[in-house]
Formats: sequence, C-alpha cells, structure tokens
Amino acid sequence: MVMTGPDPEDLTARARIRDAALLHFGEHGFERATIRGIAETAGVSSGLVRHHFGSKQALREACDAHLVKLISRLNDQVRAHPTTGDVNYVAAARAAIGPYQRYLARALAEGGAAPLFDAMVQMSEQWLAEADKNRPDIPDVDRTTRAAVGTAMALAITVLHKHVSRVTGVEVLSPEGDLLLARTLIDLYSHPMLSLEDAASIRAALDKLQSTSPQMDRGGTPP
Amino acid sequence: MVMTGPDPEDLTARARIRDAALLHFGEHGFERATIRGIAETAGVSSGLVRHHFGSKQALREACDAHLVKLISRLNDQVRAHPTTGDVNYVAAARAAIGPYQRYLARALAEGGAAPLFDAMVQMSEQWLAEADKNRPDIPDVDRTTRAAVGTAMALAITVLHKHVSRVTGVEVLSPEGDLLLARTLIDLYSHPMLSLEDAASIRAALDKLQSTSPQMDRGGTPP
DNA sequence: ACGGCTACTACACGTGCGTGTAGCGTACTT
DNA sequence: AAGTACGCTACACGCACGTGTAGTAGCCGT
Repeated sequence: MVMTGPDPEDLTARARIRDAALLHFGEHGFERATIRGIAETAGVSSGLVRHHFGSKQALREACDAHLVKLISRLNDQVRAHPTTGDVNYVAAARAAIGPYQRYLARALAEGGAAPLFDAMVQMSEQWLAEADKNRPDIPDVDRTTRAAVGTAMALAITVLHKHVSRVTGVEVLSPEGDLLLARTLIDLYSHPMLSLEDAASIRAALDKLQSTSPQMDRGGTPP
Repeated sequence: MVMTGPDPEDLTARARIRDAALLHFGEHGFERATIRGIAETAGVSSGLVRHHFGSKQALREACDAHLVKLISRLNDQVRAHPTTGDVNYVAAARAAIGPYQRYLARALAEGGAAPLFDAMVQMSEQWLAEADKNRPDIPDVDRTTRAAVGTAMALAITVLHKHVSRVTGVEVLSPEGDLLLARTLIDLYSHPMLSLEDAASIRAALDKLQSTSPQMDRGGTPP
C-alpha cells in the first residue's frame, strides 16, 4: 500500500535539482547548503539552478511546494484506506516522506514550510473532528489550537531526531527507529500523562497564578 | 517564586556579549547572525567578541553552557517546590527561560545544545520514575526512550512556535500564549488520544506490518 | 615607579557565496 | 529552412562575513 512513485516527469534536470536541493537543505541546512553543491549533486552547472529557479529562496519554496503536493497526495491515499486505523496516519506520513524527513525537520524548525504545516494542521483537524464525536466531554479549548499543538507534538520527534537518536541510541530516521517510535507514541498516547484530578488541580493553580501578579518576566517580541 | 536574578557578575562586557549572542542567534539563527551585529547590540567592538570567545562556534557553545547552568538551577528550584505539581515543570521551565526561548528552539532544532537536551531528558526521567510508581501497568518500552520522546514533544511547541503562533493567531512565546498553551497541554495530557483497545489494535497492525515485507522505502543515512 | 597582563579597538585580509552576463547547442514553430 | 525560444554552461562581479594583526588604555603586583 501507499506506493509513492517517482513521478513520470521526474527525470528532468529540474526535478533532479529539486531532489538534490531537498537533500542538501536537509543535510546541511538552508544557509550552509550551497547552490554549487546542489548543482554538483544534480549533475548540472550551478547556473542552471538559477535558470530554473530564480533564486536560492525560490528553490527552497519549490522544495516546500513539492513536499506539500507529496504529503497531500499521501493524505488522500491514507484517508482512502481506513483499515489499519487513521489514527496512525502521522507515522505513516513520516514513513512515506522518507528521504525528505531531514529537510522537513529543518524547514519547519526554521519557520519555513508554512503551507506544509498548515496542511498538516488541517489534516489533524479533520481527524480531531471525527475523534471528538466519540468523546462527549468537549474541552474548553479551540479545536484548531489543539490541532496545531498536536501537529507540533507529532512533528517533534522528526524535528529533534538528532537528539532523540543520540539519547535512545537508535537512529529514529530509519525503519527500525520508526518502529520503536511508533510503539513509544502508542504507549504515550494511550496512557494519559495526567489524571483528571491532577489536571483540574493544575488548572486551578493556573487560574490562581493568572489572577496574581505575573512574577516571572517573559521575553515578549520587541518592536 | 522562581526568581531568576541577573547574576551579580553579569554586568561585564563578556556577559553582555553572551546575552546579545543569545538574542541574535535566537532571532536570526546561527548562520545568519553576524559577530558584528552581536557586537553592536552588546555595545562593543567586533574584535572583543573574538577576544573573549575564540570563535563563533565557541561563542555558541558558551551560550549553550550558560543555558544549561540556568536550566539546571531552575530545575533545582522547581524540585524544591512540589506544591503546584512537579508535572508542570516543563511549562515552568519554559516560562523561566524567558527571552532565550527562541535561542533554545533554534539550537535544539539545529542539533546543538546536546547537553541541554540530555539534562532535560534526565529531569524527565526522574519525574517518570516517580510517576511510574502510581501506574502498575509498566509498558514494554524503555523509560529512557519514553523520556526522550516526551521531552521532544514537550519542546515541540517551543521549537515550532512560529507555526503554532501563526495557526492559532496567538504569539505562543508570550505570557498570554503560554497560558493558552498550558491549558491546551493539560487537556491533551489528561485525555488519552488513543483508547487502550485502539492502541492494542494498532500495535497488532504494527506487528503484522513488521513481519511482512517493508513496503515503504525509507531514507536511511547513506555512507 | 615600572613591567606586564588584560580588556578593548581599528583595520586589513582572504574567501566563499549568491548573483549577474554572455554565449552555445538543440528542438520546435511557420 | 530560417527564426526563436529554451535548456544549459562558463565565467566574472561584488559583497558580507569570519578571521587575523597591530596597537592603545587601564589595572595589578612587586
């Protein structure tokens, strides 16, 4: 299931450049990655990169757009196969993204790939809407907010894969690591980390803290 | 509670440079941030930056070390006050980190600040050890792994704050945003996202998928 | 009082990078 | 068959940045 073909048109130089850029951006980051290096990996001259994509930034945006297309297509496939459980669609997506995980992680961390994140939030929201039907106790927090936070949490392991890999000793961006990760997530998701009473007490403490003076200084965004 | 003094020694030029670096690295990222810009913010010459810290990389490491010291100290304070619930210590930590949240996010996302993440995992592990006592059903996944993943998830909002802020329309790296975030996290943590039966079914599906051919190609690290 | 050490500045060097320009071959159009 | 547009290359420009070097002012020990 979930076959991700290489796209018939993807033998062109433009596609090779885009793939090379995905790889280089993911491996070295946007700033450190060089157009010359990308061109070399793609087997073309550096000028051709600029010819096809106007600038380095535009190249990045093209990479983002490509991933958005790829992920939305994957989402459609997953939603068409509700057999194994739509719940794990995030893990499935992460798996299908494959070699682009590193790019995805960096792009998201650097604040880019906004439409990609938004698409994921939308997907998350759709799933949350269905999940909320089975739960009569509707929380006092916006569904969009929950979707955004949930998406961020789902992406956390991908974004921080280097650290998680180092601590656990398993490369999480690998088939084996993905399996371990899936089990861990299932465990964490199925067991509430907070009992309802603890949650209530904390919420109460939060209310009290909100009414009192905000003791802790915070770093708001200066103008 | 939890007063974070400015450190009596922190009026020196070295400290100002470090703070400026924290700010610039957090705002523009390590690569885009310039020593000259940091020096200007600190009110010193660019040469002095190199004089105190040997290089840009060393400056970054000094920033990491400073944050590690700050966070570990904060952790001690929090562990000494188990009143409001140790559970929310992550949020408290995020609050106290204050103006350095952006740096923290970038550093972690770029793979740096490893000792910092490790320290957080250790803190998470300590808390998990206590929390596991109240839960007789010990899962089949390593506690360190759970701690690492949990830490990553806790840091997700900070790392992806730009996206979460954009989607929710609230600047999460601000006092107001922190409050909304806390409530969201409490809700998400207190309500299991997966029922035990769903978790079991998914786990079973995972086992079946593991035994069959690994259909989905993955992008392992090439040599 | 004096040598030396430290904090600090001003300025020049080299370089790697994104970006611009000119030019060549080839395939499609009429 | 000529014109044209496009894929593609080679090469040069300029700039911003990290880094080095030389030099100055003040503090401390003896």
